[in-house]
Parts: sequence; C-alpha cells; structure tokens
Amino acid sequence: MKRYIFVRQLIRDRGVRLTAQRELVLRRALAHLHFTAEQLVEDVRRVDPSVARASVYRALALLHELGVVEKHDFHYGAPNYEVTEGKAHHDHLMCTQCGEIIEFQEPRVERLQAEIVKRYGYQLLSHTHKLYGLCPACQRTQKPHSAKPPALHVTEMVS
Amino acid sequence: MKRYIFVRQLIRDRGVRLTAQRELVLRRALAHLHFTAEQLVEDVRRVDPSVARASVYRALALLHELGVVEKHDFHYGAPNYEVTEGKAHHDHLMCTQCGEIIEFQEPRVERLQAEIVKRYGYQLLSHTHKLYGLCPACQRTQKPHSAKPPALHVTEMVS
DNA sequence: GAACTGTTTGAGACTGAGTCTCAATGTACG
DNA sequence: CGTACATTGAGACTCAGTCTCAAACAGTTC
Repeated sequence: MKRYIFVRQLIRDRGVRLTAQRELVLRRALAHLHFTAEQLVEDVRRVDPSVARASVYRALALLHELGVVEKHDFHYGAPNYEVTEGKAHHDHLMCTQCGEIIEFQEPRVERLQAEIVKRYGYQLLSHTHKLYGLCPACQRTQKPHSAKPPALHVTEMVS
Repeated sequence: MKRYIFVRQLIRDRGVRLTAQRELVLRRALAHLHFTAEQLVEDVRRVDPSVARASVYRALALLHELGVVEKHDFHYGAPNYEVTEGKAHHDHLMCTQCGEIIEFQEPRVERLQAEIVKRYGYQLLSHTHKLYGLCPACQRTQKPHSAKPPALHVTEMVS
C-alpha cells in the first residue's frame, strides 16, 4: 500500500532507524485505523510476542510525532488512536449510549476557528472538536442513565 | 455566596446526604474554579486531613453528575476540572508552550454544531471544542520542540 | 570484518490518577 | 431506641503509560 511506503519514508527522513519492531507496529496500526494503545500492544504481540509493550508505546509515540496517528479521548474508556495520515481532516460525533462514532467535515467551523484564534493573536496548531449525543436508534431505546462506557465502533466519514 | 447555597440545594434535591465532607469539597472547589483532582484532594486535606482521597473523588464525581463541574483533558498533564455552574457556556484556546488557557464564546460555532447533529439525526447532549496554538508571547520566544507539559493557568473569559 | 559509537530494544519496576472493597460510622425515620 | 441504608476512611488495587538499564543492534571508520 502507498500509505505504508510513505510512512516508512517519513520515519527514515526523521533520522531514526526503521527497525523491524517499528515496521510491525506501523503495519498493525495501518491495518486497524482505530485502536487503543493496549489493543495495538496485544495485536503486535500476537504476531511477534517478543516485542515489548514499551516498544509499541515508543513506536506509537513516534507515529504520533510524525502526524500519522492522532489521539482521541472520548471520555468513554481508554483513549483511542486513529490513523489520520492521508485522510482529510475531520471531527467526531459520538453516541454516548452505544458508542457509535461518526466522522464529519465542516469547513465553516474551521473558518470560525481561524477567526477566533486571530482574535487573541494566537497561531493555531491543532484542535479537537467532539460532539456527544444520542444516535437515532438510541433515542428510541433510551434508558435514563446507562452511564457505562460503550464499546467504540467507528463509522467512516460519510461526506 | 449564592452559588454555594444553590449547589447545596442541588445536592439535597439529588436525594443524597449533604455531609460535612461533601460540603468541604464543594467549598474548596468553588474557591478555585479550576483545579486538578489531586490539587483538590490536597487542598481539602489541608483543611481537614481526616478526609479520605476516595471521598474527595466521590464528591467530585457527584458535582460532575450535577453539572456543577466539567472535566477537561488538554493532553498536557492531568485532566483539569472546572466549575461551570452559573457560568455561560464557553470553549477553550490553549497555548501549547506556556499553558495559558483562554475561554471564549462563539455562538456561530454552536449553531453549526446544531446543524451537523441534525444532519445525522442525533440529539446533541454536549460537546468539547479546544483549540491549541501558540500565544503571541510564545510565538516570539519560540523553541523548536519544548514538548513538556506546561503549568496551566487560566485567563477568564474576556467576551 | 573488528572496533567503536550511538540507537534501539526487552523486561520489568515504577508512576499517577483514579477506583474498589469493606468494616466502621453516621443518620433518617418508624 | 432500633433498624436500615448511606457514607466514610484506609488502603489495596487497576489501568494506562513511562522509566531504567543492561544487552543487542546498526551504521561508520578503519
């Protein structure tokens, strides 16, 4: 895949070694696109149990620095990592009951962000924008207070 | 203070007991407005060392349920709690270098959020919207890669 | 290909933030 | 007062992530 080759190059350009462990972590991350750090650890170790937890975390941090993955904290269970390299920028809408996540794009919000930041003289580096609510299905089957972390499952961007 | 009396009433209306511990946690939280959970633990225990860590966390969770405090994770150090009861809704702009936080309001973003949510048939419950960047001062004294969590200090909403 | 040098690794101890357990204590109310 | 339930303190525990450090690895120079 193109993306794999591209990221390998990014790693080399970074001036760090492209080791077998880093490659494996990269391959497993790209295979999932959405995962928690511990899921990735498990997945990598399923392929090669000799890879240490710390190495997966280190490689993940590297991918994060390179802008290949982003970290999302939805406040429901462990933070979620997402491979964003090569994807258009998007934000998230999450159902607090069933955990469904919808990725959406909204250029008008981005424009307002630029304006806000300018108002305070800031230079914008990044942002997070998350909407929480009830999906149509959960609105119908609504329980007054379920409150327990739902399993996350992501619906890829529709627009 | 009005706010204190109001929240006490909220707690009672909740059907739970208004114990000395809960009152103390409430008073210390209202005294700070912005704090991490561990700061609050320390502060409460400075007043009364017999209060357990767990009790502070339990009271904080209660205040959160009541909508009195909100939890913010800025990805720089520990999550930050904010007393939002009685305050107009606002979002945050943070300097990733010095940790300054500016609270801003932007009704036009809220309108767009309503629109987005409608598009997917969701019922909006809450949102987080955080902008990260460099404040004017840090743009001038910019280091290529400081990367270490700055101390947080909040500038109250200007608008 | 040996020696040197800096990088990366695995293993596991450690940390920080928060949660859980459970016996003891407190409190509302019949 | 007595019962029943809510709340608490103390500390063990969990979970996600970080740190340490000796060993292994990879370039580079000879």
